[in-house]
Amino acid sequence: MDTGSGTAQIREPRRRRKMQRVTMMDVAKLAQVSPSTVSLYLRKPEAVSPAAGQEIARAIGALGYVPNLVAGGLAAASSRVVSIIVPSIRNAFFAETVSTLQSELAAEGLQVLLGHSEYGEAQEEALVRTALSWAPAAIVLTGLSHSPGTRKLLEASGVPVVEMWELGGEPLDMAVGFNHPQVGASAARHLLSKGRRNLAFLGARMQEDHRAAQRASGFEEACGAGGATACEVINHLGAATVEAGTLLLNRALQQIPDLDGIACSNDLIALGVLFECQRQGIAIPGQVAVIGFGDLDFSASCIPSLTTIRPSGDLIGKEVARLILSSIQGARVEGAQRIIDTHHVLIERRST
Amino acid sequence: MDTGSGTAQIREPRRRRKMQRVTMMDVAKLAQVSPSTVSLYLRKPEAVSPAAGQEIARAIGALGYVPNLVAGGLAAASSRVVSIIVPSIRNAFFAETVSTLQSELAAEGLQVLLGHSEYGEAQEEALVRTALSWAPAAIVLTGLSHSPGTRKLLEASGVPVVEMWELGGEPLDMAVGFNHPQVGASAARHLLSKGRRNLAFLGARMQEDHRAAQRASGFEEACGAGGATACEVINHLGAATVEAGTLLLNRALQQIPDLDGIACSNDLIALGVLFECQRQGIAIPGQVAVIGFGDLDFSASCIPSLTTIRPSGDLIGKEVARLILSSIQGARVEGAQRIIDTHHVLIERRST
DNA sequence: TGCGATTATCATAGCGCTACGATTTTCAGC
DNA sequence: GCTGAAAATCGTAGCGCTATGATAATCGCA
Repeated sequence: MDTGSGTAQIREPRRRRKMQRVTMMDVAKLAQVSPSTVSLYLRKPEAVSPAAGQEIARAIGALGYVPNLVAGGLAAASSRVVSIIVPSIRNAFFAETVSTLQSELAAEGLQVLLGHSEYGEAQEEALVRTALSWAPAAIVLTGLSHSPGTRKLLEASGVPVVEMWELGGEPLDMAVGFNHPQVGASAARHLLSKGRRNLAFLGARMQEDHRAAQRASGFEEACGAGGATACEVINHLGAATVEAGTLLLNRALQQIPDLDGIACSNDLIALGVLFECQRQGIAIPGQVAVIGFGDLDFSASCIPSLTTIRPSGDLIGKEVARLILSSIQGARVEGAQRIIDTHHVLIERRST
Repeated sequence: MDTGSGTAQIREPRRRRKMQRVTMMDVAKLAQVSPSTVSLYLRKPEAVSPAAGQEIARAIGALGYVPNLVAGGLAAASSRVVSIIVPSIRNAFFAETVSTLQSELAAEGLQVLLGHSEYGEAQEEALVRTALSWAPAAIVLTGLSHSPGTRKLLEASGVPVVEMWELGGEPLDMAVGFNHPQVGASAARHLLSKGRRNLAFLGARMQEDHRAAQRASGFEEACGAGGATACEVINHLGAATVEAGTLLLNRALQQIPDLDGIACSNDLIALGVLFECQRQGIAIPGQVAVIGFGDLDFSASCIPSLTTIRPSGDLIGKEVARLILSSIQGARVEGAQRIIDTHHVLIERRST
């Protein structure tokens, strides 16, 4: 009861809502040590005497203490969070990378903050802005193209940045990935080596998916250099799905009379092509050879099994994690070390 | 000047590393208002006079101020973070839910902290422990079964919890999903309605994937009730992949002589069955009817198109987001409102 | 036993922000 | 012009933890 009797106005100390029931202070009291020692024990157990350590461990267990990383992050001026921004987690490529990355980082006690840009630079900038608000230990972006605002924010922040899934330009800081035009070129050369001359590249959402567009242009260039008779790039405005593949095949058949080779920007599209060919009685690889990209789950098992290019999404995840960890604990990653090429692998199967 | 001449030892104020170049204080100074007003403006712009608001906005722009959510979270005793724990983001089901959830939450200024339990309760507990360290606004878990430690942690924390993708038990707090035994039963009844009597349920990783196991047992039960002649549940120890489907089909053919109906715990497995049947010249649905689960990307387009059960992963995401938002801003969600059934839909196509 | 060198522990000042309560300004209504 | 209520603004005490530098305890060796 705060009935201030009389004139003297005794100012009651301000009450603040407690967020944490058990604090480090409570642990320290129970373990009969100072809070500093508890903090030290939590961060470097070997720096605390075994006796004290045991006492602290016991106290933590007894109280059910859960450290408050928010407070820790504020005090230490850097949180144990890594922010990852991908175009879409629905895309199996990125799902694989994010999954691997998350596991690798979790093993080192780092959390993953996830965001989807939906292939939009403005969206990405907004996500980067919020991400920076968390003083993350590192930020992972997809691709090398970002809005000027994004670049400015990141440069000003001084946070380590890894750009993944694309190589070929100058990264903001570090980069892990591979060269997409080269992927397109590999696909074209493979088809040409099989004697195919009337080629098509079937892609989806290439107006937004910069990397798919790069694969297409690498394909076109290699077609020209390799003496293809026809080479069309056909784009589906919607997402890369099996259905998009069936639609794209039909457009390709219309546009290229003697179509005999198809490269797809995604194995899902290639699967759609396979199904549609089966429906129309087009022999694969007899009449048309098909090569995909992604080496997804079904690619080895479909009929015919799909020749494809594997981008190694999990390897990218591993390497990104490695760069992040070394740039957190160690010195800055410099020079050629900053850029890691995970390459691509062409896997030849029955469809070509 | 605080140069204490003579012996008096004036203690220099400790220097601390600055993490933030621009703070709210800097904005306040430039805008000629107090820090409180800036804070207020950032949280409720309408509570600040237009003049002051404009001045503050200008200052923020000029300085490139990025608020520090870590400090904010500490002061406000709750961070704008929602922690999501799924078994695996590689699984298309969860990828869809997480994607939708992330978008919905981002629109309200909430961040997503992601973790993978890999179907392990101990892993999940560790993730929950770290998640709680961030004083999240809410925690989203997959399924209803958790270790006692996880339950205790969550109950003690008082953080809103949503369990998703499973219904049928008592949730810790809130739940969004559907009943898996009913899914299995729907599949069985569908096959029985097509006159099939020698049935198999093909599942993967059911020793860990509790929900797939529930679908299997619902299937078995409905088989019994519906007068099936044979009904085998066959489990593949590895992940649910297309290849698992081919392996499982062969085991089913061995175990059930007159096999004429197959339900799969996942459309990827069903796709493998489709391919393997095609290889072996088994007519679908002529000889064997196949029903899947998931309604994945390819399910409508494959040959024959796949009858399947759609779990509505995006709807789950939307509903989870709704529950979280209302439990953050509003009162506690009570009673029947706490449990949302998103149901399942059987989509009949050519494979049955 | 004494003394410098380690090793273990401690006390305390913030990290940047928000909640709270207080204070100031504005503006009807008379 | 005065008054009271409403609106706008302000001052400041923490939130729980870590970094820092200082102090206390322990050890090796002459």
